[in-house]
Amino acid sequence: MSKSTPTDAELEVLNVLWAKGPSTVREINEMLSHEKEVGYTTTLKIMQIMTAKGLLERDESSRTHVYKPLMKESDTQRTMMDKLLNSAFGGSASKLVMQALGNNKTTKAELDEIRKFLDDQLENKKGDRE
Amino acid sequence: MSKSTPTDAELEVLNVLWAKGPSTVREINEMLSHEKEVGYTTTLKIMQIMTAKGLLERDESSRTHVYKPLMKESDTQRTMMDKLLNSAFGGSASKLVMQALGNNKTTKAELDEIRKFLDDQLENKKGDRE
DNA sequence: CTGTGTGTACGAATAATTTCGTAGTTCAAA
DNA sequence: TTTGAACTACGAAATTATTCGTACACACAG
Repeated sequence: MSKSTPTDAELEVLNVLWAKGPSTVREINEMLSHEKEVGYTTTLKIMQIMTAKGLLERDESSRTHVYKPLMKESDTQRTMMDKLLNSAFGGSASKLVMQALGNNKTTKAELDEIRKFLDDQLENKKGDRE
Repeated sequence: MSKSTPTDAELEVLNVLWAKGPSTVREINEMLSHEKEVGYTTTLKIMQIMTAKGLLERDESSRTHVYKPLMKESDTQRTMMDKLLNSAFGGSASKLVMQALGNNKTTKAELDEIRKFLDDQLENKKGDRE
């Protein structure tokens, strides 16, 4: 069973929900409006569809419904990563990582953080097969 | 001017072209057939559209046209990476990298390779601002 | 010459996504 | 109580992507 990735419009909604926590359609639409023009009913429809798909859950106890995501941000990130990994990088995580860090303007702080993370990974690898 | 990312079907075609070099529709379709069922004219149409979009170039000098990609694999990878980075990781390359390496079964060899790469990156960072 | 195999062109059906108008409900202020 | 603002529901248009059937061109074997 492989997970499905949210569409672009859905991801925009999820990003707001992950950042702000459970929100109403109006709140989401308000945030999205900062980035681009988008009608209220457009956002509403997207969120209704997401609820039907099982991406969101909504609390209907008050007249103004409150939505919250059903998937963790990190799980969604992983799913999307895996898709990119397999569709564009032939499954090679190292190629992907180097592409991500390559000509990008990653800060030294970030690079240090990654190296620390990498050392941990290598540490955990000791005693493993392969 | 921001670059456009190929669709899923287009990416499948590009993957074959990058691996095999300039090819005919039949050759591409043959390769794609190994993975999934796909009609010849479907592949043809996709490649015609890609040519119209400027993703492919074709040599019509022989009756059987020969197609080749107009974008480098690495450029396309970067473009797709950037899109994922901005749409799902808030632009944080380190989050993305750690997600990629996290619970994934990356081999020790790969991790070593990445660390080497990382050290180079840090080396080049010396004397830079930030 | 004629049929068969291999090609391309093109239109159209289908599907998925995104966008938004309209209708109807509810609540509360005037 | 009437009115208007804020909501939800729903249908449908617009867009993009995917898939494939059909038509027609060309080459070459028989």
